[in-house]
Amino acid sequence: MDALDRKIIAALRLNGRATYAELGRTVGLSASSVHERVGKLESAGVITGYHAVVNPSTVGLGVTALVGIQPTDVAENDDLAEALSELPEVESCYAVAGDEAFVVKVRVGTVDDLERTLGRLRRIGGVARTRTTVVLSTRFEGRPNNNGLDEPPEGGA
Amino acid sequence: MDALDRKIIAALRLNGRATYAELGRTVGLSASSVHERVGKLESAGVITGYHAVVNPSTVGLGVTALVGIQPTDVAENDDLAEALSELPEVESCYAVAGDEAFVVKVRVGTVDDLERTLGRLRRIGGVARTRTTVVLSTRFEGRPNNNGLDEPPEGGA
DNA sequence: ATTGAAAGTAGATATTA
DNA sequence: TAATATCTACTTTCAAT
Repeated sequence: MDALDRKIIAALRLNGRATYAELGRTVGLSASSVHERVGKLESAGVITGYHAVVNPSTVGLGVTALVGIQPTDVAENDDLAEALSELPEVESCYAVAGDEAFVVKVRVGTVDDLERTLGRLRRIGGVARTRTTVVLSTRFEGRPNNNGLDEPPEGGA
Repeated sequence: MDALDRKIIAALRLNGRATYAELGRTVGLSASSVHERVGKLESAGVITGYHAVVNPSTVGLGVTALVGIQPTDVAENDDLAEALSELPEVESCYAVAGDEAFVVKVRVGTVDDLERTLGRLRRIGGVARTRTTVVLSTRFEGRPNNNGLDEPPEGGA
C-alpha cells in the first residue's frame, strides 16, 4: 500500500465506475498498472466491493430508524447478529459497548412498516428491549473518509 | 420505474461495476437498452452514485463510534449539520427525533483520535452534550435492502 | 422503448524492460 | 513493478422498428 494505491482507492470511493484508463490518468500510471493494483487491492480485502447508491425515498424506503437492541442475560451475541441479519430491512448492524448489544439501522417504507419491524425485532429470541430513534432526515451518509488515504498515515515533517 | 428498472438497480447495488452487457444478460435486455435506462435512473436521482467499499481497518480506520449530539436551546439544526459536515471523520449524519438533534457515525484510527474528535464535536457552537457509543464490531453495513426493488411495491394476489 | 449495427474505447493478458 | 502490444469485449451513438 503506497501513495498510488491510496490515490486509486480515493478515486474509486468517489466514482466506483471509473475506468482503469481514467484512474491511470488521475494517478499518473498506465491503465494496465492500475488494473493490476486494483486486482491486488481486491484480493487483499482492502476494496471489498462496488455498490450503486440509491436514493431510498425514490424506491419506497422513506423511513429510517436507529434501533438499540438490549439482550437478555442469556443471549449470545453471535446468535443475535445472525437473527438480525435475516431481516432484510436491517441494513447495518453494529455490536456496541454499553448495555445494548447492538445498534442497527433499519430502512422501511412507512411508519406502519417500522412498527411491524420493531415487533419482529422484539420477538427475536434473546432480545429483551429495543430503543428506537427515528431518523428525520439524512444529512449525509457513507461519505468517503480519506483520513490516511490521500496522504500517508505517518505524514510528517 | 418498472420491474426491469428495479432489477437493474438491484444488480447495480450488488455490483456497481457491472457492465451494461452483463446487466442486459441479467435482466433480459440489450446493452443499449440498459444503458438508456441507467442514464434515466441517474438523471432522475434514483441512482445517486457508485462507490468502492473499503475495509476501514485496512486503511487505518479501525475505530468506529456512534455519537448523539445534544444541542443547546438556541442552536439551529442546519448550522449544526453544516459544522458536522466539516469534520472528515464524521462519515454519516442523521437528524433524529428525541432530545438529541443528530446521531453521527464517526470513523477514526485510534481511541486517541476518537477522544480528539469528540473534543472537536463538543467545541462546535450549539453543541451542549455528546453521547458516545463505541462500536466493537461491524457485523454488516449498508447491505442492499431490496424491499420493493426486486418485486413491485404493491405485490400481492 | 427496444434493438442491432458500426465505430471508438476499454478490458484483459502475455511479454518485455 | 510498470509499460507496451494484442486481442477480445464493452460502450456509445444512431437509424429503424
